[in-house]
Amino acid sequence: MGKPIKVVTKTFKVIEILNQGKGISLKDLAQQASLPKPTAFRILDTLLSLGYADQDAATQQFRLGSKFLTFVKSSSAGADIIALAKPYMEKLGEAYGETINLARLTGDQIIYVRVLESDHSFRISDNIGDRASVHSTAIGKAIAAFLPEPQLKEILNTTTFTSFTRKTIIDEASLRKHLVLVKLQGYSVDDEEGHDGVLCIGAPIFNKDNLPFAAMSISMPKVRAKKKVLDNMIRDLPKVAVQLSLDLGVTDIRKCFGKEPS
Amino acid sequence: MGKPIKVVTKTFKVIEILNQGKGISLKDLAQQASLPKPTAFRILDTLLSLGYADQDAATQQFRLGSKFLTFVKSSSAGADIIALAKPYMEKLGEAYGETINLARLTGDQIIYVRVLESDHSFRISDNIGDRASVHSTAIGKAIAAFLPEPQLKEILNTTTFTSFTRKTIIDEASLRKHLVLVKLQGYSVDDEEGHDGVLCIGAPIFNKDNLPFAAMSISMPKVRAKKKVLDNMIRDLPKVAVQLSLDLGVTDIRKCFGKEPS
DNA sequence: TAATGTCGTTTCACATAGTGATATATACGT
DNA sequence: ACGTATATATCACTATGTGAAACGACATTA
Repeated sequence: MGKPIKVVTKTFKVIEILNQGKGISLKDLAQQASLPKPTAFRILDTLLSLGYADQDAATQQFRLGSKFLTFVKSSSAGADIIALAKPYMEKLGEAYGETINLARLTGDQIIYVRVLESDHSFRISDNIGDRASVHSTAIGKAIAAFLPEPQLKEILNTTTFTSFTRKTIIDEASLRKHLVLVKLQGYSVDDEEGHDGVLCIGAPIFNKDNLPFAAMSISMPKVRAKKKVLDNMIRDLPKVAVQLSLDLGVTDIRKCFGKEPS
Repeated sequence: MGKPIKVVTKTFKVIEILNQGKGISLKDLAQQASLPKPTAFRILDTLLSLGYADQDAATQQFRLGSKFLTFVKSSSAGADIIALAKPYMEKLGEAYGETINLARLTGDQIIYVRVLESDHSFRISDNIGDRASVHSTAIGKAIAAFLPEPQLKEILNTTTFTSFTRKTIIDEASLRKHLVLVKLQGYSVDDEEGHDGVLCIGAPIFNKDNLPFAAMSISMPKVRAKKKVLDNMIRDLPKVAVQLSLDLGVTDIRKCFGKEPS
């Protein structure tokens, strides 16, 4: 790989900082990005002129431009999977009346790309674009369990095992042990590990290279998670995920669940 | 405004081309971007190294990286409005059982940022991230009607009045005439102008500068759009939109609907 | 109101960093 | 094996981005 273009790298650093919050001053931004003020300013100015950043008229603060919304679709198979998953998600939603989530792995994070909300007034619901960590979600664990070792290692190295509840898995060793179980089962369970009172089951979705890159999950208040219902979900959800993987171009699903992807 | 950084401008041109489709070869991309191949390559190479582009191992084609999903939230008040709108959308959804849309104006396009689907099996539904044009949607017309003349002009200049149905407004003069009516009413109606058999009503949402930047709409099959129901919607929807504008920091709502924003 | 501080923004001489015609590598088809 | 399509690599040239310093606008204080 050749040398990356420096300005572009800097530009994305700026964009990532803009993405952290609602607004930031030039001074703070330059500082966080470790860039001289004029350099940061020129980058912002360019983004402004392209519509990828906005400047608040009153406070003069800078923020990401709404033009970034343009990229929601088509982000690398994003469009595909969302469209293909829709009917399955609706079927699951109708069958169980709980919230169905679809999320992708991006770097070391889980990003929700589609959420079908339950119509219960007492329900669990994340929003599209929300981010979550791998170690505390059914989705994350479903994906992680089937990742090739090098990539898993990379993710776990950058993961901070934040504790959200008393049941959150907070060290790598326990997580790895847990992932072995997930791999055996073919689905993952998050039993109040992300939020108290919330139970979630997840199943991995594979791309045509037999690699897990997304997952689907059903989340519900634990009080509604009766054994019988759960058993049915554990039967249906992985089935749906497999079907979706096949739709996405997986030819031999056994390779996905096997020990090592070819 | 100073001179924009050229590489950055080129980079976003490349990104926008990548965003158009599922995958593209270096050759085609360089051609579409009017860039020499090595230049295009270096830009792609940089995006690759940053994770903002992917290259298909088999076909060698390039596409946008999923890392762009990271920017879905926090795109300029995007997060705010979505969170604030949620309860209102749910209330409308419960009240009428039809699909409720929330969309923003970005450039000359409408981008859906949240969709709450009706539970009718016969329903209208766009997806989050979908784009639509101003002239053919209730959302677009609701926003356009309250835009200051210079911005409206700019949008209409770049608009191609694509005809979707026999009722689509296909020239600027008719649209402007129509917008006067919308401004008077305070809400917009799309009567089979985007899709045959689909009726939609929309109301504008203003930001703290009293400018319309988003809108909410209710869409339904025309067969279900009975006069009585419509009358209720036309009463409720603008009320909700006004409330949302106030939540977003508008202090004097009359200024928004007045002749010229101060 | 003058003095001081703190921003965002502009300037400009300098050299680094990006350019792109050309060359090479690699894959595939015949 | 040859031709032809790619995607990559090279490298001399100079256009382009750099950042210290200066500027202007506004706010805060004396």
